Amino acid sequence: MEADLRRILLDTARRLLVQEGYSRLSMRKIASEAGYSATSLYLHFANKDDLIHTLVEEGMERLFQQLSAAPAEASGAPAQLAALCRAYLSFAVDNAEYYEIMFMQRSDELARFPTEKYRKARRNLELFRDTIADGQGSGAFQPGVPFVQATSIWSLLHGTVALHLAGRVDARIDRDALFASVVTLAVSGLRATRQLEPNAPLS
Amino acid sequence: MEADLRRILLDTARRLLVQEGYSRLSMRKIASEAGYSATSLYLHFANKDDLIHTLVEEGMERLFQQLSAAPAEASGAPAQLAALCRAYLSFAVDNAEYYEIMFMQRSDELARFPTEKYRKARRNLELFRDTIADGQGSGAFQPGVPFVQATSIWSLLHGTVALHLAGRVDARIDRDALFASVVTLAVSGLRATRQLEPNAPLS
Amino acid sequence: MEADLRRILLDTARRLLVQEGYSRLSMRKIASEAGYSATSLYLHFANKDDLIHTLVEEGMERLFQQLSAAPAEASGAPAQLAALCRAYLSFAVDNAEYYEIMFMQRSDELARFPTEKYRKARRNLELFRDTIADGQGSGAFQPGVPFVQATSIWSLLHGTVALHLAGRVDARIDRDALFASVVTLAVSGLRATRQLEPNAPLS
Amino acid sequence: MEADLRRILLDTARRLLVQEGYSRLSMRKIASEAGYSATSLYLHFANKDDLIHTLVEEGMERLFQQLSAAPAEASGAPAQLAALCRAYLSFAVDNAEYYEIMFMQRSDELARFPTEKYRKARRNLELFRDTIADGQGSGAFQPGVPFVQATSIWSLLHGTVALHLAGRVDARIDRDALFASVVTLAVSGLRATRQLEPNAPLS
DNA sequence: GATGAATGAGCGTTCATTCAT
DNA sequence: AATGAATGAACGCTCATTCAT
Repeated sequence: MEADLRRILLDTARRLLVQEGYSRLSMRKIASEAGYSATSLYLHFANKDDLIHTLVEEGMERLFQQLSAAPAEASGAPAQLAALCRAYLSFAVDNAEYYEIMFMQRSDELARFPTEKYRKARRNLELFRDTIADGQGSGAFQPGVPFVQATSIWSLLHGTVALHLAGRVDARIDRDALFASVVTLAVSGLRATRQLEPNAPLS
Repeated sequence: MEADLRRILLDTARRLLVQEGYSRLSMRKIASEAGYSATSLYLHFANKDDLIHTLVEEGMERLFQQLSAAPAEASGAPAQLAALCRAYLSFAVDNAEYYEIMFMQRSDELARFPTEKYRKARRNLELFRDTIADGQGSGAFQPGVPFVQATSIWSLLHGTVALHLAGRVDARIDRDALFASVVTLAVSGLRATRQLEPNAPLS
Repeated sequence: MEADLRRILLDTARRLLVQEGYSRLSMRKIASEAGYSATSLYLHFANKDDLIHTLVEEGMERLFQQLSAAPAEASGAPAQLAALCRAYLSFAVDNAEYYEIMFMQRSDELARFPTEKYRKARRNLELFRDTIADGQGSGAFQPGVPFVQATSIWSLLHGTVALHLAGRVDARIDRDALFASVVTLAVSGLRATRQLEPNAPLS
Repeated sequence: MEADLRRILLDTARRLLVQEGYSRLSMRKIASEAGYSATSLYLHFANKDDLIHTLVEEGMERLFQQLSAAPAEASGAPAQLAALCRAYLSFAVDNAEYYEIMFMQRSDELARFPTEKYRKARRNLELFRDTIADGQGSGAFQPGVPFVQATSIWSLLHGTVALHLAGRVDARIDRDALFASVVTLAVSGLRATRQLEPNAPLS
């Protein structure tokens, strides 16, 4: 039980995050849910922030793993971008609890995240940025500022996840259909295109 | 006087929402900030959820006003869609307090939102859907299921706003530049296109 | 019961201060001892510091009343100083609970006392200073810096009280005998004197 | 090693006492500051009171050393009394941490101090008493009950130290000037004197 | 219509101490 | 000799809400 309690507490916290949301997550609940006294938490975490930061860090690491692995299967920037998007959405759905504390809290609600850990968080966005820059280099994507475009894509993905996790998407919409539509939107939105003017000749 | 206090309390709540965020909004703070006793709140609202719901409803109404007015100035579905997107982003920035409670809380944090109010919320999404359907009819937009695509666009807009309001967008990115990029992404993502094969002649 | 609860709570706090000492004084204890919930305290005091400060201020005021009244009965600086000393000791014995929080806590344990209230605290020391200055003017007291000498006298009185309240004075010593000895020490210590050299002629 | 840890813990406790004050001294802090587990403390001390008592005893011993050495340098009871007073004040300033627990806690905060240790504490007061008795024998001091007078002097010294350590002496007063004034007060307060009637000739 | 009085539940956190190893 | 694991009790404080007036 000993050293594993740290792990148990983190997992309990994750479960509670999914079940009740961040705002109802309390140290006491984590402890009692895990079958321990509230005091025991403080043997493994300096305070609530410490526990939360640990979860955030773990989540960032996992997300990075999933995102890093994604583009390998695809060739060409558009396909790689699509793979990245799908990986992001999958991660969020499979790790809703991590996602909730990683991205769904106001930055001023959480205690300042230590700078070195913050760098890990940024790496994820950089994967998108680099893929977009690649695509621009090869002419597959429209010109633009890759970092800004990456942030736009992130916004799209985050919005999709956020509405989904908050239970705000119309029940008649199939989740996977929405996700597919979103990925398409992302890729076509960036693609180098030639507009089809309905009444104009093509060339 | 009665109706006035109700109004005062709602406005005070909005102000506090902007200043302190939802998690720090409390009934007693609203009351004391408004210069009334905590008890007085309960003369005008059954409970906290009731007050919040009222604000949500107001917000939905306002958003609907802004969105409805937007496409009028533009002609053609793509321009109208762009106008809708800009209106949505403007609303969110100008009414951060409404936005926060309208869309940024887990649906299970608040008591069930009354069904008839919920319908109002849906109208907003329908404005997007109808514009997209229009564009598909005129051939300006790719084929697809308009309601799903509208939800994708909403996700994009919501994600943009959510990351912005949560203070998670990289400080080096200018807000308006990001918003412009996002609107572009939305419109180009839906446009009927012909791909530019890098190595193929254009015509 | 209503408005008086504030008074009740202050009195309960004073009783607990005498019984258990400052270090064991808690908001919860005060409340439950008074027969109220802990929450009720906060209807009357912003926080613990506020309650403590209120007691300190009351004590300073009372002490000032007693000290101000004292010299009236006596004529001549030495007799007036003696009267001041006796009044100080009486106050401390009769108001041990006030004394404990007024003077027996490290200044950094208590929250910073508001400046305007602090002035009240200083007035008490000034009564001693002025009497000493008087005595020097009339030649009854040795020359010296009155404010420093007043602080010395205060030290003497405070030390007497502190050892007494802490229960550290030898049980065989009668309290009033000690007090008398202390007052004598204070007055003779300041008196303009001529030393009696045992083996030397007087003039 | 064993005896060493005991020593280390005592010294760590003293350091923390100086840094943070008695009320913030905790067993776990002592242990972790010393680099040991909290449990280890209980191998060397039965409980917190035991540790504190040990420090008190050490302090009493040290004070006795300093006081015993003091009068040797001086001749005549008044000079010896002055030397004792100066030694007391020096000890308190140089060993604030000892002083705080030796004399500045309510006797009922700590568990009953073992009787045999208590005797040591009394020896210190007896040094004052004996010097005063000497002075009375030689005619240098006023008649009086030496033990009571010694307690008065102790009160004066303790009060001076207590106000100083608690940070309650006016910042404009120089510490050494106050100490000098206090020593003067002690000695002149006991000296056999002849009053100087303001309007009477000196001889 | 408005209030003062009051509360139970809960929060994050610290404490001295015990027990098995 | 030393430790890691664990805890019950307590702390100051905030919250939404109720009730009698």
